[in-house]
Amino acid sequence: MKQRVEHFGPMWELSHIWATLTEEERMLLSQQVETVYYHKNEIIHNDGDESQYVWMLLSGKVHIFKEGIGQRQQIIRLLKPYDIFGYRACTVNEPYNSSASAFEDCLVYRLNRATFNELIQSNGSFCYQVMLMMAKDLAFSEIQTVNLTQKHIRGRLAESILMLVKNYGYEEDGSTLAMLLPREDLANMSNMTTSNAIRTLSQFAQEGLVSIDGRRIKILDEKSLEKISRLG
Amino acid sequence: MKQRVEHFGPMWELSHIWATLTEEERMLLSQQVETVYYHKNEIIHNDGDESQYVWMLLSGKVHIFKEGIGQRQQIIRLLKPYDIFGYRACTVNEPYNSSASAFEDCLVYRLNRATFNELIQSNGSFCYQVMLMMAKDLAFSEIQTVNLTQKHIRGRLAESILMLVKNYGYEEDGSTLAMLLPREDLANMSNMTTSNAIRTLSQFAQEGLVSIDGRRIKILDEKSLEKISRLG
DNA sequence: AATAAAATATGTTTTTTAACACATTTTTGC
DNA sequence: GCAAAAATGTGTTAAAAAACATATTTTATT
Repeated sequence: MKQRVEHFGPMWELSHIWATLTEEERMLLSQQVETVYYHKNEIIHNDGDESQYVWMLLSGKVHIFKEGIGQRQQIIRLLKPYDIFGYRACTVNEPYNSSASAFEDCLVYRLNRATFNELIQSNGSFCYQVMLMMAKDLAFSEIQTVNLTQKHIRGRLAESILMLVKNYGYEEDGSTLAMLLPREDLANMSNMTTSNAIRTLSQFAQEGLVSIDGRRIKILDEKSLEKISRLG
Repeated sequence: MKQRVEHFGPMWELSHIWATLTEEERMLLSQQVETVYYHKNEIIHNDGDESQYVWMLLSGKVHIFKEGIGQRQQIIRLLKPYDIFGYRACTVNEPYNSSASAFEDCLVYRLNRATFNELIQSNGSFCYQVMLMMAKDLAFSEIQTVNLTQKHIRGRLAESILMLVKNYGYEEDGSTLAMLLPREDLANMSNMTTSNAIRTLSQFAQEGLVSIDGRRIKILDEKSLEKISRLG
């Protein structure tokens, strides 16, 4: 298959985080950034690996997950183009504390840790932007902890579906989720077994909240899903 | 009861975070910091409150928690003197996303949000320190999510006990936990009901892993507790 | 297009955890 | 120090979720 060559502008035009950099710093960035291609299902970094790069996703989808007990994995974050990842470990020069894998074929910009840290430490405004991004991630993580521990299966699944809507939006029809996720991944987002994700999604379909056609999920009653998500 | 008056030095001598401030900024800090006393069980801030202050704990103990479904609460973080809290919400000028309550009578320094943000934005090194602190909290939160969702009851309780040891250490005897926590709080840390915390702790005592005398917990076999925590 | 492999659907059983009940002990507030 | 309130201990029942089993459908590979 012929690979589509897409052109992407410089990093600082793609995410406001980098907009704080000076002309000189942008020069350095341009020199250091590499464009890398990852195939579907390829691991980008592993939990425990020495942190070497900060990535910005250009095209495709990536998910960040942690391996838990007995190869059960928890999906921590879902990424879409122009999201930045791997940056937390780089700021503290620690190993990554989660894994990232390409859910689809992906194109990314990657920047080595040394340059990233140089920018953070030399440019206060850039450091501030990185800190704000981290503050968002931290709030999300704490909310997620409570959601995943206290809501019941139906609430957790509804929550995940709504999160997918928020993150990836709909197809042109305005109701089909623009993300075709295997049930196993839905389970790994929602802290449940695959068979419970399958069963519960089928129930949602029977109740007319969604309609399913393989991995294609059409949201029919968002209000009710929100209610289920809210009430546990 | 007469209240013990303790003397505490300036903030920048008590946590390295503030050590990056210039002489001038320290002056500002001195002018703006207030010393506040909270009684046992007093709420310091509530989830959803407009963020007004950043706090540094001077004496006593504080816990940070989130209210979940049906008044079940999840303890997110336990604080000891010189820990800083409430800072995440202040950096993003958002409401607090968790609550803080004084577990014992507490003395704190508190700094208004405006001054805190002024310092962050004017001093890159200070911003960097705050970012590093946030990176630690984020790593902890993500690990915690997986621990609380995937480990079984015994694993979660063992984990919490070890966390208490790490945070508060032992009494002079070198084995009694220097934190007398009601079973309910142990449950709220470990994502379980109070009766399961009581029951499971009793089991640990029967197995000789700990000995219990009311709220006084003596750790007898840390190695085994670690094993239980690790294996789920 | 055919075949193998993987994913989905659905029913059943087992395990885990919460919920409830109640006696006993400890702590708290006057 | 005393009474009331709260916390602890223990047994029992109910609910939730995982584990297991197996058929069917979909997807991937040749």
